[in-house]
Amino acid sequence: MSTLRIATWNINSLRLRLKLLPGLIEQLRPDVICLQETKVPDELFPMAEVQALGFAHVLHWGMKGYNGVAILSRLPLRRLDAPDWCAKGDCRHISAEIEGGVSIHNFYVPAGGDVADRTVNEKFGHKLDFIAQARAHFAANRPTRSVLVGDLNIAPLEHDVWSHKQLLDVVSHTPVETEGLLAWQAEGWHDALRQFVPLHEKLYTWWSYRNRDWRASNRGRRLDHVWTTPDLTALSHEILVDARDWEQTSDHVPVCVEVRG
DNA sequence: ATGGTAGGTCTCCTA
Repeated sequence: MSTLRIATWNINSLRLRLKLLPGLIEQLRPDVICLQETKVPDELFPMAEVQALGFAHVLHWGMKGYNGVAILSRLPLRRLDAPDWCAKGDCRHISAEIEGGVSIHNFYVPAGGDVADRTVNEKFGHKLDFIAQARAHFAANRPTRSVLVGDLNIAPLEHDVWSHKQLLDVVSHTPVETEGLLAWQAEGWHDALRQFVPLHEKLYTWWSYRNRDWRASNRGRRLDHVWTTPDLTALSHEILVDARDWEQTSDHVPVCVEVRG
């Protein structure tokens, strides 16, 4: 029985924010870091720089301009097969088994565009199809000894957003999305962060760039998640809110959970 | 009610 500290961060360009990773590592002391929106093609991945931070074992799947996911680990990794969600070849999911037998799924779910209506916004349809396929996948492949993390781009619970009422028709908090996400979660997963933070307490991991003073307005949403299977025990959690004030930072903040594997 | 910012990149797309 050992413990594993797993961090997740939508870094919104790995190359631009490489210099912020030492701060994350110092504060969260992760064994594994899952990144989303790396925005770097595989052939340009900054492998030497990442390994110099103490993470010798790295898996990445990136493309030009958009998306991109990576897993950085102090422990050896074995890459696991992942479906081609919606047959788009998008770099939105990467999966690995960590030495010791815990599996990691790192997801970047489509944001879904601005209009919450799939008949006029195909990006919203893509998002709904993606979460439906993810649900079906885990229903058919029930996870064990696994942790699912990432930017799921949905804030499922009332206090995962600054105003439940005002966001009910805003993409990320519409009923069709939140119900879809909770149905996916119900296929074998527990919401690790909400095991630590009561349902009536506000909990955010993202604040828009479009606020002059994100902390004063505090119009946040919980878009980033850590789920665990019931055969693992989540021991603690940390939301690195201060990272939102780092120089030239992401609009998401890092989240870390320690599990007993 | 509106617009606000950021990153990557053949100038607008995505978030």
